[in-house]
Amino acid sequence: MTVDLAIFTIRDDHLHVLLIERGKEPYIGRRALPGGHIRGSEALDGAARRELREETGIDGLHSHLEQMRTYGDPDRDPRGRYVTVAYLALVPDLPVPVAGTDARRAHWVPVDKALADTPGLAFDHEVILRDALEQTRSRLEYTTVATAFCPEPFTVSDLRHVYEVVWGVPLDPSNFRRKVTRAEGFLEATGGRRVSDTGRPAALYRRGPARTLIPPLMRSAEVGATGIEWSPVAADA
Amino acid sequence: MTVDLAIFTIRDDHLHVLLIERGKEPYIGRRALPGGHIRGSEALDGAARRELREETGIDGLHSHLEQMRTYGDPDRDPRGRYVTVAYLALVPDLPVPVAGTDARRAHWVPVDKALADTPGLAFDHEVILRDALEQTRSRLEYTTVATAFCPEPFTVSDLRHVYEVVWGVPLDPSNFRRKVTRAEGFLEATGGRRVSDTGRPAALYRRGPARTLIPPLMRSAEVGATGIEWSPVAADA
DNA sequence: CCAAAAGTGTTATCTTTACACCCATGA
DNA sequence: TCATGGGTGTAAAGATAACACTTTTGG
Repeated sequence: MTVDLAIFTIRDDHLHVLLIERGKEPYIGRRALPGGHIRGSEALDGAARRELREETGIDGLHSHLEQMRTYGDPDRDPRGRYVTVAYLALVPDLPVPVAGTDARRAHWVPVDKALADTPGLAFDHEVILRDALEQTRSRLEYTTVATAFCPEPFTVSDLRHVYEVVWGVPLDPSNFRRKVTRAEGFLEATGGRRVSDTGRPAALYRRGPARTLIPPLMRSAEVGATGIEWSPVAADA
Repeated sequence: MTVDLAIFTIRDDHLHVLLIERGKEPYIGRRALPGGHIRGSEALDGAARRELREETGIDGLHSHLEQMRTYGDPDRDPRGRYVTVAYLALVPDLPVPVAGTDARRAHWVPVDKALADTPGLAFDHEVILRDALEQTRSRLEYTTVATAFCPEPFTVSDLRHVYEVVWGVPLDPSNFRRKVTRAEGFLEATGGRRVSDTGRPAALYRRGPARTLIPPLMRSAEVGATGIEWSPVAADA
């Protein structure tokens, strides 16, 4: 039994995922999601939190970590029967060295590139990554987790930028602002302002206590949206 | 590694869950969710489907089966380290003998009762059941799975009854009808009608191809709604 | 002053809600 | 005929989307 993590961040206007390069067989040299074995007396969440810390140096605070789905096809690992519990993590783009405690080389890779490059990811990690991506897009609609991408304090524009990058669509600044500032418990004004090279200084906020976003912020039926986050078990297979 | 199933159906205006009575230690005599070990070369979904068939005689067709969440606290089973992948199943209230192939006695128990009775359920099954209940309520908002509770063909009132029972709120018949009939791919008219003792005969429908429900059908901020389906990992624990 | 981003206001359009009202059947 | 649930219509209220407009900074 293992845990695997899809750790997302936003850098340079693109969603990135943290991938390691495998140093041994199987799939030597291929990219893979970071992960590892669950220790004897460790809870699943604990193992995921440990891996997150090892790979990024980020603790649970100021990041979002959530169990996503478990993958256990008998042939998903050529070494034998491995079941993995996949976790989704959203972290701010910190200037933290990504090397971690572990010798493996970890890289931030644009998600589009990770899914398009050949050879693909090791094991069934491409499937896991696709599921994690869709879950992230969906979470932004109904929850306040987008703030996990923003180092505090952040501006409404910072937050809008997160939505635009993850969903891949431009959003109207005025209407976005109204939505998020009116949603109870989403944002808390710090009173501070951030000046930038150009334009009026923006008010600064920190995360509010709300976890669910009411009303939800829907990505309007964009082209190519699968709309399927959950997967029912096929009747026949 | 095991799978456990929260199998829901609707009987007598109440949501019921299928529970077995444990015949051996630990938790002998206590009620538990049906489940069992995953066999050597079996996929997780396959094991869940097999358990569903063994317990209810229902195959994948005409029911909904979906992976929910994995539970793996080191102390969740006094016998040692057991990790269980919990599945959610929604089935119509069939007159099928529930005994199944297995000697264990299975009963349909009202969910409220299952959560309130003392002693409670074995293991961490109460937590699993609560999560499954919330997931079911949430699924009805955004997906078309409510139809899995209805034997085909069914009427709009049958479907509305599902929503009212699962959410525990009355819904306006006119507005409900408009919503579900206008949602693309939710219902397909069979052309038939069902006469009842009283009232005008109702048009009959079967499930349409859509899996997601656009626009969603929201339970309007009902009292006591947790609003939390997903659970982020606590930062400290 | 100008450019640029922050933030507010306004209006047309669509959606939701509540409820009046008609329809079709059995008794 | 009445009672009962099925089904349609409608108007008030609310939410959304598009965009004009004002504000505040740096250059």
